[in-house]
Formats: sequence, C-alpha cells, structure tokens
Amino acid sequence: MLEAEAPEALEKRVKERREGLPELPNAVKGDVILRFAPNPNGPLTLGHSRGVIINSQYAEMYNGKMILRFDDTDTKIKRPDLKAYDWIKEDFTWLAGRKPDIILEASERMPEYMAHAKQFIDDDYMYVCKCTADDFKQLRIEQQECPCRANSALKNSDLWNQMNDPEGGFNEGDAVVRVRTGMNHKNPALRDWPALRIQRSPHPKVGEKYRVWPLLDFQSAVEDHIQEVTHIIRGKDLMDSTRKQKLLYEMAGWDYPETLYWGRVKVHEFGGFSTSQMKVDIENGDYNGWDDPRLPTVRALRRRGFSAAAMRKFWIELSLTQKDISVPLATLISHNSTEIDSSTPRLSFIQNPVMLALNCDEIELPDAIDIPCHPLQKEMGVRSWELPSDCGLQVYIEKEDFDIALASDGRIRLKDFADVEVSENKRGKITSMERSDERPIVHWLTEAMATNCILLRPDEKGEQLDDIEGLFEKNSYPNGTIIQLERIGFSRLEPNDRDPSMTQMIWTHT
RNA sequence: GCUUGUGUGGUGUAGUUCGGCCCAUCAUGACGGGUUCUCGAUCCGUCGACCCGGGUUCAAAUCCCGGCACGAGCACCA
Repeated sequence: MLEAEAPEALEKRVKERREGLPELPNAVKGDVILRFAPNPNGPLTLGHSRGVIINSQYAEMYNGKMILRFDDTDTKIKRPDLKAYDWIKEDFTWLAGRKPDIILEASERMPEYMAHAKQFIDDDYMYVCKCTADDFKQLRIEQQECPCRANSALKNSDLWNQMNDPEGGFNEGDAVVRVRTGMNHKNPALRDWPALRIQRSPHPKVGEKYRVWPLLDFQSAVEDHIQEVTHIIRGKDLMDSTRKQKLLYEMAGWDYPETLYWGRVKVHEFGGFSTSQMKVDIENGDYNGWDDPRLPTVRALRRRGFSAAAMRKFWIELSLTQKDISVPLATLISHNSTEIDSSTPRLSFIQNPVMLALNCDEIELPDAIDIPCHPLQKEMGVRSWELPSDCGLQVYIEKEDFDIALASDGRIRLKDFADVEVSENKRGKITSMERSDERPIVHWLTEAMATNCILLRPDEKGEQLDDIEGLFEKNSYPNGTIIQLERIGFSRLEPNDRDPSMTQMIWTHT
C-alpha cells in the first residue's frame, strides 16, 4: 500500500538514523529468553556490565525473560568465590534496574549435565578418550583419529562409569569425554572437542560430590537448550564455541539459539578487565578491595557516583558491533554528568582554606542568607547560612582564590552573597551585597558552616589515591548522596571508616 | 600453519542486507563565542572519516576481484 503510493517515503524511513539497539533476528515479542552467564570468581567489572545491560535491555524490548547463570564448573583454574554469587546478584540488579527472572548455578544443575552426558555416550555422540592433552593436540593437527575413537558405545559407557567412580582408577587428566565431530573438520578448533573432564579439587558449593565436570561448551550448550534460550549474545572470541555447540545440537536434533556477537572493549584509563588479575592485585595490597575507586569494577564505579542509567546509555550507544573498540572514560563521564547534574545538590568545599576576618560596619547584614541548592531546580530549596549579629564575620576561601583576590586589588565576590575587599593581612570588609562589578566570583564558607572533611580522589593516572583535606559545608544529606562541589566537580558522600568524626566523600568527576 | 572475524573523523556510532535524496548521521572530543553570581549546566559556531588498488555502473561507503592492517580460536579456563 505505502509502497505503491509513496515508495520514496518507505525508503526514507529505512535511511533514518537508528535509535537504540538493533532489532534481534527472529525475535517474537513475549517469547525471547536471554541469559548472562558470568564466572563467579569476583564481582562484576565494567566489561561484564555490557552483558548485563545489553541482554536485559533486549529482554525489556521484547518482553522477554532474563536468566542469570553462574558458570561455576571449574574448580581449579577459575575457582568460584562463594561471596561472588551475591556480589554479582547485587551488581546485576543495580545495573539492570531489576532482578533476573531466573537464577541458575551450574554446580547445582550437575545432575542434568551428567544425565545428558550419559545419554550422548549411549547414543555414541560422545566417547571417552584416554589420550593425554599433548598427544591429542598432535592428532588434531595431523587430523588423525585416536585409538579411543574406535571404542563402542557400550565400552564407552563402562569407561564413563569408571571415570565417575573414585575407585575406577582414573585420575585428573587420565580421561576426557569428547564429542564425535570428526577429526578431518577443516576448522581445527572443532575436531572432537572435549566436553567433560575429571577434576579432583573440591567445589566450594558442592564439595567432592562429582569427579567429572562439564566444560563450558558442553554445560552451556545443554543448559541453553533446557532453558529454551532463544538468543545468545556473546563475545566474538566465542564464535568457535557456537560452531562446536551447533555440531552437538545437530546430533541431538535440537535447534540452536540465534547468536549475536560483540568485540573486545577496552577503556583507555583502565585497559582490560581481568577479574583474576584484580584479585591478585588486591591480595598483594595494591588496591584496598573490590570497590577501590581505581578499579574498573561495577561496585567501584557505583561508589564513585556513576549512575546505572549512565552506564546503560553508554553501552546502548556503543551498540552491538563486532569491532574491537577502545573508548575513553570521558564518554561514560559525559553520560553521567547529563544524568546527575539536574538532581545533585550544590555544596561548598574549601581546599587549602584561608580564613578572612571581614568587617561589615558599612553594610547591614541579614540574620541569614539563603543560597539555592541548585541554580536551576528551584524546588530543591535553599541552604540557609546564619550570619553573626556582631558585625565580625569570619569566612573561608581557598588559598588559590585568595591569591586571585590579591591580584585584583583585593576585590572578590563571595558567590551568592557579597562583594568584599581584602588585603594581604587576611582582613577585609564587605562593601556591597549587590554585585557591583565584574570582579571574580569564588565559593566560600562561613566559619559556622564549616566542618572538616576528606575528599578521596584518585590521581590523574589512577595510580595513587589522594586524601584531600578541606572544609566542607555542613549538611544533612545521607551517605550515598551524590553532590556537586561548587567550582570543583561531582562527588559522593560516604562513611569514613578511619575517623567517624570526620565526613568523607569520594571524587566522581568534573 | 589452519580456522575465523573486523576495518567510516581523535574516540565511538548511523548508513552497507535490496547501489542513487550520503560532497556521509549522531554523540563525544578539541577549539572559538553567547548566556549564567560554579571552573557545572545551557546555547551557537568551527575542526575532522568511508583501509588501499582495480573493476562493474549513468551512479559505489554500499556490489565484484585482489591486496593490506589489526584481532580472536585451535586449553582436560570461562
């Protein structure tokens, strides 16, 4: 209809700039099932947040379901951290703005995987291989079948039982279960890939209940089928995983989910996001913990005052491409500023304070002054600063601003208050409440409103964590509030563990 | 080596399926200016890209061929 009447209109619509995420292929509203499957060996990193956000965003777009699955089937190399299960649930919920629809732990789903493994062995889709890893590697390169491959399903069934039997004589590395894909497959990565292996180190959740554990490609393949996952979004480094799993799905007569990929992401300021490396660095004492503001973990970013909404916008804007990208943190910061600027109350923080004694004989001061909490959002109210009645007013300004004042004949304006004139001896007088000229404007604090405070701020390289002491405006905002320090930048209030009598905040960005 | 993916301004991204309204979108960045009692916010302007070489075509970022560059997999990790 439209095509017949106005073909150019149809075409133009296609050319319009796409907003948000691209459509999911073969997605039926209401039927989409997605999953995010991290290894619980630490809390989520900024890199993981892409998976949480993109998947949950699609779930929302298509009214679908979102599964959070803990892929904890390795007890040795990437040993699960018991605390990480809860950390990840927290991080997920904060990022996505909602809880996952389904939570699974692979270690808890072992009976399913074992049953499928047994069935596949009986069906002769998989066989037990007793070659060493090195020997098999050689066979794979030469496209030669190993002797174990000739064993019957019956024999393999016995070997399988033997693998699972503590008295069976098989130790770690002695035998694996392989998928019979073919040793002449042109892609070497797909040739009779390993599906399960023996692990003797106890699992932190289920102990020594199992000897044989599935590898990712097998566990994930089976679980995605059981959960009827419709779309898998994964890193393009897992493209061969898709190909391996598709071969298994074909044998089993299952339908493989639609698969989409993204490329590697780096953030200039952080580099990569290796959970294991961070773990080592924290244990070495290089960082204070997973929420150390120099670390690219979700909890560190949250602590620093980044909002989940900003992170969502950030990832949606980067979209879903297979390009390996390296983004400056400035992009995230920009999203965060626009996200929080209109809701963050303004407060005064004076570093390197200089106290000025002001004489106000010439002027009649009110009992108190009201300063807006936000220059634009009037409904946020005012902060009321009482002024002394005895005409002796003591205020703090930054040393740097004091120098600016001296450089402009001692004339400076205390923002939202009055023009003053000061001299080198740190004394001065208030000359006018009204703004009388273009003299520099500085932020300030009355003595009564000032309280000691520490601003925790990573240095520019993100190596050191500096304690900046200063005077902070008294306020009643609770910990966790993100504020904006006049003329400095955003920061977030947090408890001070070292000295509860002192308030503390952590630097966000300008 | 085999397999597999990606190449649009400084950084990301749209457009590539079905060639033309693309002398290429939007954002970020840098620079300049307006506004503002914050160095914030806001507004305006400027800068800057289709990896290279051929080919097809009236017409190519888009199709074909050939290069080049960078990445990933080939783990009894995820």
